[in-house]
Amino acid sequence: MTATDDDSPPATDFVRDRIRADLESGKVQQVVTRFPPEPNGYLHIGHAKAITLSFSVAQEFSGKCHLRMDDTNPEAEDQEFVDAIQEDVRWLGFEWDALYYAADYFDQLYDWAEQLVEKGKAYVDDQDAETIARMRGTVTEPGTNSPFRDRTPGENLELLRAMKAGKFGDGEKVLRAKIDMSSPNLNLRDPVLYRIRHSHHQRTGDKWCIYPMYDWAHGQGDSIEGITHSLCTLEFEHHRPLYDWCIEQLGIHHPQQIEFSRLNVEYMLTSKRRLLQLVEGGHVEGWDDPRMPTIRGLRRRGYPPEALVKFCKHVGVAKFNSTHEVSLLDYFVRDHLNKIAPRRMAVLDPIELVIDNWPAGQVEMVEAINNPEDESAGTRQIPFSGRLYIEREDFMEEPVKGFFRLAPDREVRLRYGFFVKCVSVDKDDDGNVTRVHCTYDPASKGGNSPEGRKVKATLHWVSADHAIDAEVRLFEQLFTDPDPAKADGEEFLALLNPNSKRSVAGKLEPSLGEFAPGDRCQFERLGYFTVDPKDSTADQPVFLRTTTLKDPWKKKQGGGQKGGGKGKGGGKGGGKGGGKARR
RNA sequence: UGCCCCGUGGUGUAACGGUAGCACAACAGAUUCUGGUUCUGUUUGUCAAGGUUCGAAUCCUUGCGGGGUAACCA
Repeated sequence: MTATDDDSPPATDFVRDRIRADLESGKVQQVVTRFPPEPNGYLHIGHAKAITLSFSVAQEFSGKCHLRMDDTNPEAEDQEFVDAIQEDVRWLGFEWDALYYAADYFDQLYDWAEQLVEKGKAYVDDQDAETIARMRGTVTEPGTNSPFRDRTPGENLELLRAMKAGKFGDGEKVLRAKIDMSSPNLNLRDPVLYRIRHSHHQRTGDKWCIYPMYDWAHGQGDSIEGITHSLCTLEFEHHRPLYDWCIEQLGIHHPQQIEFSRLNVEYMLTSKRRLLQLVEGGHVEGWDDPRMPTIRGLRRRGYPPEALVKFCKHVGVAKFNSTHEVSLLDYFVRDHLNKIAPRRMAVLDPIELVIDNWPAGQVEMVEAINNPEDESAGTRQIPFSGRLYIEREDFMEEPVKGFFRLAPDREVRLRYGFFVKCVSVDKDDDGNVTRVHCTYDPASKGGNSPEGRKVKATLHWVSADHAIDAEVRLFEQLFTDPDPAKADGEEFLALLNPNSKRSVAGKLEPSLGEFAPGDRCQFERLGYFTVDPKDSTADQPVFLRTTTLKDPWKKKQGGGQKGGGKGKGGGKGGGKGGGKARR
């Protein structure tokens, strides 16, 4: 159950088709799904897709969805992550019908293991890990049987109990399923079911010194919970025969495992290991760095959960291994923010604009619309004076073709303020423009055009004496290559974008001082921003750019949207031809 | 190299033997006090070759291409 708005297209895919068929045939009465993360790391955008799928499928078919911590490996897992996972799932807007832990099934799982041994379908192996791996054979050569494979059920039972009782050291023995050492599916070559680990489990304490492997725990966990459709990613496809085998041996409720392709997004990494390397290597500032594809990173960056969920629904479910363009994610983020984000004005690269004919010392309040997409957002008052800041790139002493902002002798509108006309410029010794002088037309107050006079551009601005100062952080993609995952080992670090983060001293309109951490808004013409919940202080707000606005002008100029980190890198034109994302 | 899965415009995703559609992107235009939004229009596709069929993206065969897989991880 959840409360995410749902105006996405009626989803049809092979997973839902299958579920619908199972419902119609009567094989299943009520759909039960689950999201089973291992609490050994933070969730990322790839998990968001899996979460959205399992939870929304349950919603659509009036079923249930469980959250289950897959905590069968005490050495990797931590309470910190079980808390973080719940927080992230809830932030996305989903609420589980039940929270379970694989560790709570350890007793049952063990009983079933004894059952398997008694049936002669499992045995205790004394070989070490290396030997077992070697004896497993290769993809082209069959494995060979362990010399311990033919122990009697009685002997195995005794050994298993001794394992459980702590009579052996770590790695001395394992329990293995007795299936087929020559199976073309390596997972069926007598997979390990239990290993000895004398370590403390965050949930069961020191009760156990043997822990079940994924293959012995997952399917049975699904079965215990009455899961009907167990949705997982493609790499578990080869495990399905084993999943089915375990359940059939036990004769218990048989959930249907269905695999789908995981989410890939250009420029993003979704490998826990590599994300960890970024954090530990200090390449980012932590798991919640706004450039990270983690849920926490995206949240801090200001991405609305609604946009993420819509994106996840829109990308669809298939078995084809695909990579999505970031522009699709951006689209949903902008689409949502456009409707809800209040508009404000801020100048990020200020140049002074002086109005020569402005009455000395006068300040006029002008009225600005808070959100043209939402009338109920109302209006606000902004101080206007004779000394302002405008964006440096909004002035060109020698305008190029197509540039229709401010230039000598040219008139533009200052949004909600007045029409101003550039009459002269001040320059420093190097010839750089340091100040723009204008005259204004008092009849244009509010930005309304006197007697229908047209101007080609409207600029944002702030009053120099009233502006508040704030640090504003602008981001580009973390990597310079759309497919950083293709690099081997640590090579992906060489693909890190040195310009992925930039900090500027912004001049903001006064009302922005009232924004609280986590608040979002649009800086007109610049993009969507949020107040950093982490680095902002009461008197020193830090604004983070969530994403830019579409900017056809900038694109025409440079071939890419600088600050937003859209572009394909060079933007030279050759950028597109060569590589297909699909390889 | 065995086995498994998958190939539909630039990127994704529908079409379930009967007109290849949708979204994003791109391009062009209209509107606009954000070069935003909105609106209109345009370009681009069934991996290849055979076969079955009145008819194939869909079924079959082969080839080619991509992904996964040989942890006491999940």
